[in-house]
Amino acid sequence: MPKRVDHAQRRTEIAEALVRVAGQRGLHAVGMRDVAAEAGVSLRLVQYYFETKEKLLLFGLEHLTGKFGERLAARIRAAGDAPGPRAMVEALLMTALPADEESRVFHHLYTSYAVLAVTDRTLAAQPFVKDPDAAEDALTDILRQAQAANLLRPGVDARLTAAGLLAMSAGLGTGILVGQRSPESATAVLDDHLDRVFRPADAAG
Amino acid sequence: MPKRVDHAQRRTEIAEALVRVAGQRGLHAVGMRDVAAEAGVSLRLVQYYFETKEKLLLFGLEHLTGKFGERLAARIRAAGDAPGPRAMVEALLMTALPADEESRVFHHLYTSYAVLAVTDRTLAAQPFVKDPDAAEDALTDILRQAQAANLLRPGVDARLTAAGLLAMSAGLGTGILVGQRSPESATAVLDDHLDRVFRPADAAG
DNA sequence: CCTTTCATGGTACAGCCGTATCAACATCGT
DNA sequence: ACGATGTTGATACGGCTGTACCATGAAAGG
Repeated sequence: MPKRVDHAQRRTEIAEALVRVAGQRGLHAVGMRDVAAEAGVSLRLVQYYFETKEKLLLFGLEHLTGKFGERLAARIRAAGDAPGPRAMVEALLMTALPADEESRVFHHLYTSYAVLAVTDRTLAAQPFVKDPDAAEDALTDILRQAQAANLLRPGVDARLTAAGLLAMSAGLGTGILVGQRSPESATAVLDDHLDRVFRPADAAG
Repeated sequence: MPKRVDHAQRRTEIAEALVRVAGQRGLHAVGMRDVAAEAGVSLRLVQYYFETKEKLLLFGLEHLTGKFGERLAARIRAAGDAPGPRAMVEALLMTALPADEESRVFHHLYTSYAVLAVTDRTLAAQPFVKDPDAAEDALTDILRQAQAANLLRPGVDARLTAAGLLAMSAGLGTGILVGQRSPESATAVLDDHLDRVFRPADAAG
């Protein structure tokens, strides 16, 4: 057998080039040639590893969500040391906000993909439903635990609240993305909302 | 002077053709020829009324937001007869959800434009900031009035709550758009949230 | 060594895009 | 009626797109 190359890594490199150039010029403006140039390879090579553009875009989305999932998990793990569940919820929601550049690119491209998924059934089959549902389940669990520890205000529905928090976080993220609001103000909005979900600190226990 | 035609109306007709075809195939897939065919006119005519595609897209966005604003105002006016401010808030937020086809198209295209605005500075100067800010102001006013009438729970910050509600509504709208959740579940989430903003009905007054 | 197979590069091709050009038609002031 | 002018139509052009084709280099097995 001839020169063996790690296909998975090559594909990852190309996918990251796609994410980079798409983050700068927008997903709609990205062509195969742009990706090849950004990755420092020939157009033919991009075709070799991803036979078609559609497959490249699909893999790019997987790569994007994968990296975001890792990032999220790391943040939650880091917040696991913190005392209360509120810190964990805050860590989860803040990570979802496009505060730094990497997160901005994620939001930008994920929204781009979501828009395409409205009219493209191949994309519609992608994790636009599964991943958020998983996040909602996880957040619901955290809230239920907090509820069991009597940390929440009375009458709070864990699942509805989880869904609302994630939706709010997504909406705030879009607001940040288009320059409507700052990450700080988005954080303030989320915190204010959490104040009405969690009991006041001095009234806990 | 020759055959007099209402330019504004012609432009509106063409813009509606744009919205129609973009709603079906996605904004990225819309070309001048598609718009012309959908409007039942020649390509040259589209060029005549909108010299360039960029201007057509810009006018299409204005038309879209304009019609949505009218729709929103009509709903609020209709809810003005209802007793409390909560009904008004609900009407406002429910209208913002993509429940029917027209609203779905609005959300789909507005999000498409927002994504483009991230990388296009001409679009970035469009009402992606002004209109939502106006909505936030209006909702803040309503909440303040409700607060003055002692209809809200204690400790509610009107502005932060308004921003949160709009962000949540936007996020839920995206969820509906991509098929993640139904309009009914989105309504349930919003209602649950409003339950924690407004006082319980039997405790009011 | 030499062949087979993987890996890479250069280039050509059809198709679509937005835009520009050229031509015809209809209408209103004179 | 006539010509100026607003309005419409058909077509051509350059550029870019994704994809396909052909050729070459490089490494492992016989």
